[in-house]
Order: sequence, then structure tokens, then C-alpha cells
Amino acid sequence: MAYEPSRIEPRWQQHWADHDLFRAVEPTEPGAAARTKFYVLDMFPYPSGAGLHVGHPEGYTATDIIARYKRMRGFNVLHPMGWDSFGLPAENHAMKTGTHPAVTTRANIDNFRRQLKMFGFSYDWSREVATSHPGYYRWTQWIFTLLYQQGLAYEAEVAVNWCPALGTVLANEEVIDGRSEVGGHPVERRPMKQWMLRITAYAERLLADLEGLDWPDSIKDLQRNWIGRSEGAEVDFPLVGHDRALRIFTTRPDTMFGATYMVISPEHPWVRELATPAQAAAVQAYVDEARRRSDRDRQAAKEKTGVFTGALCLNPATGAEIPVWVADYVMMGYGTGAIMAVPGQDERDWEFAETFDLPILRTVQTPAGFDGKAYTGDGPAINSGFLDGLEVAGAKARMIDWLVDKGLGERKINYKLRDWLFSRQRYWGEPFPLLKLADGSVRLLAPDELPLTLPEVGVYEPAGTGEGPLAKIEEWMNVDDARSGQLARRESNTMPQWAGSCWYYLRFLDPRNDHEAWARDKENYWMPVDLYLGGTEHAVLHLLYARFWHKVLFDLGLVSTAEPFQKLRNQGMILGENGDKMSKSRGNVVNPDDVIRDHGADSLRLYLMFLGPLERDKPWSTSGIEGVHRFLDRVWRLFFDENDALHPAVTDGPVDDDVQRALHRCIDQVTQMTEDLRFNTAISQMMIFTNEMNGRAQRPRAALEPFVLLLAPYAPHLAEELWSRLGHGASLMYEAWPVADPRWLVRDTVTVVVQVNGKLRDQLEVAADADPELVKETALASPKVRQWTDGKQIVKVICVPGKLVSVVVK
RNA sequence: GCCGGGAUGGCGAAACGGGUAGACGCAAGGGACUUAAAAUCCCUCGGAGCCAGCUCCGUGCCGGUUCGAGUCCGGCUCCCGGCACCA
Repeated sequence: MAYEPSRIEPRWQQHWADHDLFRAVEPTEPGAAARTKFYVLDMFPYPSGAGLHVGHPEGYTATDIIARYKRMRGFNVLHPMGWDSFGLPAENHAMKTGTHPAVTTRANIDNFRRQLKMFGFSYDWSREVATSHPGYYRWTQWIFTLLYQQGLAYEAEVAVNWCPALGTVLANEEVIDGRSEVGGHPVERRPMKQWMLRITAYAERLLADLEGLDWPDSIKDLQRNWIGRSEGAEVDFPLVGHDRALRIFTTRPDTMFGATYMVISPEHPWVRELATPAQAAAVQAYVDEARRRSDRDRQAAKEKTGVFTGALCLNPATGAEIPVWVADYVMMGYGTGAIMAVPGQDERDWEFAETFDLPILRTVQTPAGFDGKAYTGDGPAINSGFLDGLEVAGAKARMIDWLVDKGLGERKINYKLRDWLFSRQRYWGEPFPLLKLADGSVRLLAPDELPLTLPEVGVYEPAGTGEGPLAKIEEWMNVDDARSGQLARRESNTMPQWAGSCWYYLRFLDPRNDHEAWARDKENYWMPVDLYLGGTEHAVLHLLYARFWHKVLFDLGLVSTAEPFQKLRNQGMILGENGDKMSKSRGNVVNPDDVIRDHGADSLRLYLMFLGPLERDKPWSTSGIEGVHRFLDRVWRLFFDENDALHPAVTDGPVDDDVQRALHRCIDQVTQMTEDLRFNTAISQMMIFTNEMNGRAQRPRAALEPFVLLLAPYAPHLAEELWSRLGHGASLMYEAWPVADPRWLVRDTVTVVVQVNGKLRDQLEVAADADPELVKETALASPKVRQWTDGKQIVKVICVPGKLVSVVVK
């Protein structure tokens, strides 16, 4: 009988489950101390209604291979899975159908779990968590109370991204080009009272600690850019006729002699006061207009706009009076919301100055031949008094010293990173664990009052007033609070989806603990995550938020590492067969259920890995999976004949030298490539070994058995079946990983290539330890080489032992 | 515009201290087995040239370093991702 995955896969999945083989050993259990831990984690999925598509299991297969491989290497492996199960889709579904999001979510989770189990992934299912479960979000709420106590959570009236269509505010990150990331609805600015998390307090550490992480450089760069550190100075420009000064931030204090005007943001609090009576109307009109325009319009606008306020500042460097303008190219959210404009050295300022006919003064010598407008490069200072002649870096330092000395300013570091808008006007999220008391104060709920669970609601639509559906549930909102003795109101907002995923990797350590979020000894043993795998789409948001929370927990002594994820790798996307992104609307979605039914889980796993390098985007190919299936079929036929009996070629006899070499090379290569997550080439190596054995009339067990073990992390069901039918009683999951014998890795003869003037002219089979001089002589004597060297002058001969001989002739 | 990543046969890809370009697989073509088909096995498979043997060309484009460049350096083009008036 042929290789039939459907016959063997469910049986082994059952066997693994029955024997609890995926369970991680707790640090307190016997045996744990002797083994090194390995925590391998997937970015857990949002369980959508559509179920898995083949993109999901790519990363999960990769981590499963690593988990299984590490177990065979003797590690105590923690490999958990859970659900990021709060979120908008289930809530939208509820609005349409009236089905409670919890019901939808449960059904979706059941479907996802069923699908993942079909792959034979070796998750420790006893640790499964769901962020929407009260037993989980109870601790999410608890962490919020810690953040609040640290002064890291606060309410602020902020201009938020209000999306009328979704009836909610969105985080900056959820707004793409002025439209909602979900649904593409227009988004406008609107001031509202919102919960914020002070992630900016950790900006410097979030930046600095990237250094020590084994993450792809591209991801580190994305985070660095997102944090956007820039060094400069804050400087006070005295306002003429006022007894105060306008404070600006600049990264180019060296150019201050060239500051010919000032700009403040339309949102700047002083706009109204600074406007002179003559300019008041124009300023007011401009500010109103700016407020009305959405971010989208403001960004789309190419021309610079602005209005003179009528106010004047003193340039502290030159003593000159310069005008203060209001313009929307200056943002209130960065620096001080005001700038000194130096058109000579800033492209935006140049453009503005040209538009409004403001003076331009160069203060950095442009290089010879420079014919551009603003010059932002390096060069000696000119027209700059005591700075003249200094290069940019030196001039900056000198100017800052001067400003500090005169009490006009100070060194300052700014970040692009903003505080994290942490509330959403939604139902299906964590309620905030606090009460707003009648006296205006806030009372955090105590741990014994958690979880604060979601009430049942009849209608899931937002209130439309900027408040979420909870605001309408008066009996839930209003509390006669016994502990404070006051009447109180709850918070109608809920937390964003990111909240639950900020710490799930910690809950996996101790998922059923109902008196603390995790036990210290478990955290100490398992953390940090040794390998974290997921898509690049989480490069900044999830990974930055989780790092932030983790650092807060670290500062509180609740976790033992400063960083949660020591090693991070990204998997690419599986594209549709046509090379497009897989999506329902494009009609190119591949459903794993179908593939597994037709080819088996092992074939699908193997194919996903064989497709190409893990981190790259790769198109799905139906005929490709058939090829991988054929490979497994060939492996099967290495062992069994047509009658499903052990093949007569499988012997107990000795292994000949050629097979030894093939086997040990395979062990060596597969081991290295698995370690390096280069699964595609590891599979190639196994194919090469299979091809080698295929033609042989003698296939000794002593060669086949190690091969089965190599195959086991990749195609675990097939490997188990082979192992068991070779007569082994127990599962191979904890068999020792084969070790390559170096004796079989050294080759006794090697091919040396001979080049003449860089072109390949001959190849020699020589002993691996042949004398280089002798090889050189042989090469020069070769007729094929002589053909190219005869009658020419040999200028040079380069010998790379075991590799090549390169002859240079003239 | 700025910051990443990428470009190798008909296709997915190998080659990563510069050293035989195309491993492995898919597709295609030919052959064996079969009454036939499927499955399986074997052979061919970058392009060109009076294709056994051999020669020339060939890793997005142009130049450079080197005995030798897919790999290193300089300058481009195109594609993908991120950021985008952040002073």
C-alpha cells in the first residue's frame, strides 16, 4: 500500500495527545533543572471567522520544527499557543447579526484550534489562553493598575483621530493616509478625553536596549525610526512687547544667525494672544481653517500656507527683530510647536520664505558648484559672528554652550514617538479597572475586585457621541461604591486590542494561576523568549508596546529580564498562486483543510518550508506541493514494498562507505540548516540522501534510522510511523538527535578546477591531502590546459589547496 | 523625499570568510514498464554556434578592484515594505 497520510496522521496526533508528549516540564518538577529551557513562541493569531489560510501555518511550522528539534537535543521546550481574541471584527459581526462577540469568538477559536491540530503542531495545549477570557483579562486590567500607579497612565484632552464611520477614535498607527486602516473610512481630528500611556518616558531605553537584541536589523531600524530620537536645543526667543519668550526646538542651533522669521503651529496655545489687532481676524480664520482640514488634506497640500501674526521676536544671536508667522507645516505634537525658520538651511523654510517673500540668509558655506536652494549639508559657518569658520558639529556645540551660558536655552533631546492612545469606544475589549468617583477622583479597582467583566448589552453600536456602547448601560456605568462610600461612574471606553498581546508570553508561563498573573520562579526559569517568530507587520506596534510593558514590569521587579524577546525572526507572506497577496476578494486563498485532505499535513508542512527562505514572500504553487508529496512517497517506498511490508532491501547489514558519507553529510547539513532556520535547504539535503538511497538494493537500518530522526521535526507523522514500523516501541519525539561523525565528512578526493586567465579550462580529481606543488604540476601538464598556455608566457600561478589552480598567461 | 529589503533558467530557488553559477524541486520534452492510462523508473533541460567533444555569451543596468566577482567598491533602473512638512 502506498503512503497515505490520512491513514497515519490522525493516529499519531492522538498518540501524542494521549501521552501528553508536548507538555513543557515545570521548573519545579523533577528533571527540569537538569535540562536547558527553550521558549519558542509564535505571534498568536486573531481568530477570524475565515479560519486559517496557508499563510498562518508557515511561521507555525517553522517554530514547530525548532520545538521538535530542540526536544530531541535535550531541551525542555515551552511551545504554547493562544488567541488574541478581543477585537473589532467580532464586534462588527455582532452589530450585523446580534450574536454576542463571545459566542463568535469561541466558535472561531474552536475552528482555529481544530485546524492547527491537523498540522500536528506540538503545542502544549494545556497552556492555551485567550485574551478575551475574564481569567486572562483580569491580569491585563491588573497590569493597567500598575501602569496607573507608576504615573504612566493618564487621561488627557487630546486631538484624536475620530472616525465617524466606525464611531470610534483610532491610534495614529491605525490611520493610513488620513483613513482608517480598517475599512478605509475618513478620519478627522477632534479633541476628546482619552486614556494615554506614557510610553515616551521609556523612549530612550526602548531605543538603547535594541542594541543587545538578536533581531533582524531591518526591524531594529523600523523601531529606531519610529522612536525618532533627535538631539538639539530648546531656545527662548524674546517676544517684542511681551515679557515672555517663545520657546522653540531646533536640531540646528548652529544656524541661528540665519533665523529670519518664526513659525508657530495653528494649535499653539499662544496663537490668539500673539496676533496683533490688525492681524487677529486673518489669524483666527487661518486657525479655524486648519482645524477644519483633516490630516489627510493637510498632508496632501503641496503649497505652504500661513499668516503673519503681527508679533515680533528678537533673534538672540543677531538681536534682529523677526516676524512670527502661524503655519500648519509646524506640528503642535512635536517639540514645542514653534520653530525658528532658517530658510538657508531648511528646505521647508526656504519654500515658505519664497512663497511669502521673507528674507533668506545662508549661514553655511555651500560647496563649489552647489546650485540648489536650501543647503542642509556640512560646511563652515558664514554670516554667523562667533561661529564663522566652524563646521556644523562644532558650531552646534559652540552655540549650545553660548545659549546655556546666557540662559537663553538648553540642550534637548526630542522623540517622534508619542504617548500611546489607549482607549477605544468599543465593547469587545478590556474594561478599564477603575471608578470615577463623585468627588472627581479616580479609584483603581483592587486586585480582589478583578476582573471587571463586560456587561451584557443589547446593542453593539457606538453611542455616536464619541462614547462606546458601554456608556448606554446605565446599570453598569453607575456604581454605589461601598469602598469609597461615594457614587461613581465606570469608564465606558475599553482598551485597544494591543493590550492583551502585550504580555501573553508571560501568562503562558503560568496560565492557570488564579491568584497571581505568573509565579516568579516560573518567570525566572522560562524567560526570556528564546525565539519569537511572526510577521513584519508587527515590527513597530506590538513589539514596541510589549517591550514597553515589559520594561515597566522589570522596573517593578516583576520580571527578571529587561527585554522579553531575545531572538526575533520574521516569516514572509505566502502569496497567491498568481503572486498577489492572498485575499478573499482576489479569490486566491488556499485553504489548509483542502490541502491536508488531498496531500496530508506532513506534505503541507514540508512544502511551506521548501518554498524558499523563511523570511521572504513566496507564491503558493499547487504543483509544488505535489512534488514535495512525491518526495515523502519516495521516502515511504524506501522502507516498504507494494504489500506494505518492510522492503527486502532494508537490511540489518553494515553500511558501506558511500552511504556513510551521504548519511553523515546529510546529518551535518540538516543540523546546521535547522539551527539557522534555513529549512528549504535542509529539505533539499534530505532529498539528496533519499535519492542516493533510492537506487540501492541494500538499505541498512543503521543508515535509515538516523535519517528518520532528521525527518522527524519536518514530517513528524511520517517519521513516527516509520520509526514505529522499524520496531521501536515508543515515540521518537525524545530520541537523541543524530550527530555527524567528522570521519565521514572529510572527502578523500576533491575536484580541483583549473583556470587560465580566469576561465575554467579543466578539472582534476586529486587526493584531498595532495601536495599543492604536485597539483600545480599536474594542472600545468594537462592537455586541456596546455591548449591555452602553449606558446604563452606564464606570468603567475595561484593555488588554492583543495579548490583551484589559476594560471595567468600573457 | 528619507530608511530598509529585493532583482539569478520557463517557474520556486541554491551557491553567504570572492574560487566549477543554477544544488534541490516544479514545469516541459524524450524513453522504459503497461493492452491502455495512472503511478513508478531512466535520460535531456540557461542562450547561441555546422551542439559526441568543444567554443562564445550569461546572475537588473553602467563602470571599477582582482589571476578570478552573483558575491567587494562607485553610479543608476525597476519592484516590495515602512516613514513622511518631526524643525
